[in-house]
Amino acid sequence: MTEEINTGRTVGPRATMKDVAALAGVSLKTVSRVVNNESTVNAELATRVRSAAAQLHYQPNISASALRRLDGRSSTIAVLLEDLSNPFSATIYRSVEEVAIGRGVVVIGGSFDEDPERELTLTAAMARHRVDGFIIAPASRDHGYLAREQRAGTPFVFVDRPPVNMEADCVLSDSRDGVTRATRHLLRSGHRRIGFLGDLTTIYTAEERVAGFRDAMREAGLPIDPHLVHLDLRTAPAAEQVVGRLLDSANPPTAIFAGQNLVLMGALRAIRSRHLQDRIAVVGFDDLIMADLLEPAITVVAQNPERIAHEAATLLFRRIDGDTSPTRQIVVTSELVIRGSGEIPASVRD
Amino acid sequence: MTEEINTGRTVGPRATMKDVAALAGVSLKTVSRVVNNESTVNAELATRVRSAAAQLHYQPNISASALRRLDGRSSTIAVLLEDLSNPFSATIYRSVEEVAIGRGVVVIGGSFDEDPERELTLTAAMARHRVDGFIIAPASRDHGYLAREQRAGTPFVFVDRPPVNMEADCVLSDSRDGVTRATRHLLRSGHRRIGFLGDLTTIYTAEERVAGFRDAMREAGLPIDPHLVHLDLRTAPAAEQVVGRLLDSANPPTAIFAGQNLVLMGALRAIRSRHLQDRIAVVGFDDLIMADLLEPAITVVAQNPERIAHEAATLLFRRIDGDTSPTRQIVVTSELVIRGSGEIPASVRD
DNA sequence: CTGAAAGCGCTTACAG
DNA sequence: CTGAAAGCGCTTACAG
Repeated sequence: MTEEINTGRTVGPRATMKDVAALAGVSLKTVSRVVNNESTVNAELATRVRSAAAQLHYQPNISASALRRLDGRSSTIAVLLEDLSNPFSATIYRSVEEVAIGRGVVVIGGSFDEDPERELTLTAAMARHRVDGFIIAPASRDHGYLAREQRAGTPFVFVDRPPVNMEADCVLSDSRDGVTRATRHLLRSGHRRIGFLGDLTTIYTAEERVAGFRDAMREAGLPIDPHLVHLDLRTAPAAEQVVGRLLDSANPPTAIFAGQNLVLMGALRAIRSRHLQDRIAVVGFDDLIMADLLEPAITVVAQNPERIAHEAATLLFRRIDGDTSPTRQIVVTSELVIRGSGEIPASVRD
Repeated sequence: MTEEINTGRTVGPRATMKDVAALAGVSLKTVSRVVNNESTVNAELATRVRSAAAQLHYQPNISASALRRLDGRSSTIAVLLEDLSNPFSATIYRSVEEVAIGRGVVVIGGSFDEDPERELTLTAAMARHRVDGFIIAPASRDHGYLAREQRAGTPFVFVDRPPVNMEADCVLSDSRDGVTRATRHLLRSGHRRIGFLGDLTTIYTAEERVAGFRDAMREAGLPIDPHLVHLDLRTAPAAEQVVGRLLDSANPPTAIFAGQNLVLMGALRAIRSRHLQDRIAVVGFDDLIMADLLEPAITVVAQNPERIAHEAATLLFRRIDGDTSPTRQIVVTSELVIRGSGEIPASVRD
């Protein structure tokens, strides 16, 4: 717009409502009315105000208005997830952003990294910022401490993990059922020795996933060899080592269920390095880019983070708008995406 | 903490400094001093204030304090990138979060989706929220309109793309040079017909990448067959179609450089479906998870988003702290990660 | 060291 | 329809 070169060092004033009022020759209150599209301001006055505002590049101060406003809305929500750099969290954040932007609301993000201390730090920071609501995938297993913030009028929607010691809306994946279905799928191909690799047992969804596995085995009347179940795996190298040992053992599994992305990567590396990729069936939890380009392509239980986020955001804004109906729990179904790795029959190895 | 079940519907009051003062039996100002660790408040008074604050679960209202504060700091920064659900943007966001959290600053994110209109909308929203600074990967190609906000005292750090018609700090990857090095690498393996696939030419980095390709070809004294250069590709299907045509043509390329992740995926699909994965060399731009698990594993030019983010955040907070030194441009080097797909020699096909 | 008054940028509650 | 005064929760600027 302007042709002049700006060094960024001249600190200019920021126009306030008062400045706009002075330039338009009206009262502060009239400017406020125009800015907020309130009542019917005289058309000519409104035009004068609008052109003064434009001329001064006036931007209302949202937090100043929130301060006095009865509803106290900051036009800000918090989206606090496990790790905004992982695809699942990032997709949820982005999908919430889409809903929020449509309402002129801005999204503050945060990552807990499975650390309950960090959860306390971040939720407190958000409270100091007076966010209008929370979408949260908690790291802690007791959320009673959030009830106070909730009682102060800030709604919470839990995603991926349900609230404990607190009543709040919640949007979950059917992880347990998803894993049960995937395990049945492996069983149908004749697998009896299935290795299960799970994430930290402190994580709700990790527990659900192993429970889903156990459900399917029990349902089939099959015993679970405890040597084949490995939990508390977080990293690819850890999983690679565990799977390596399993494959090298006297009685190896014929299939592997990897309860998480990084663990899946480790498992695949162990399998590849032993050239067993066409002999050991593999199913992963959570879809990943390029899964279809591997050989064999990877069969996964895919969650639907866009859908989870959309439901959560919709619920949250409904609460922000004053909905006081009983809390709801929404379950978003996951899908078994068949690509090849999960369809390798047990007999190939036997 | 509390054993009572909270229905989330009782709206309780939120304690203010005034409440804390009343409970502690001191003045508002004394509470303010204690909360802000100002001067030396009498130890006994300070203790009384702190316990009153704890008892009331007092959380200071950050925006109210910012309103009156001379520096007007909202303890909020904006991180506006291409798309927070893609790994590059998500990693930058997350790494900025790490620096910000250490300063008690909270991060508002936003995605432009290469839409200049959306850039205007989001930057204006951030201005209304009076963020303390911006980290921005702009979609537009003229940033003069931001100079006003900058002049009002809000620092900007550009990432991935340099400011135009505005002077501001900037952290870039050496995309052009990175692609030149990758192209030389292909040339060394005897490739002469290299297909280049680029993203939208409106994107600065897309331009840089094709320029880097041309640099290397020129340097080698080789002509560029215009049939082998395809720009404005954004999606995997589009790239798959283009690469399919190239491969099926009378004089196909012996190598492909894919200027972006999705385009790489499309290229790989076209190559796979023709069983040419061991005959056509492929190099991608931007690393991706699982790249090492493909066969052959994918050679890429890897950027360093963590480093970019860390430099940007450090610069930004320095500006927020009042640094008025000349603007800086930092270039973060990218790395050619050799994994196999880029080392297939031209002779295999010939 | 402590506190009463004024004011940040806005909206509310009330007059005219 | 328009505006002057008060007040949101806090910090500043100033007294004591």
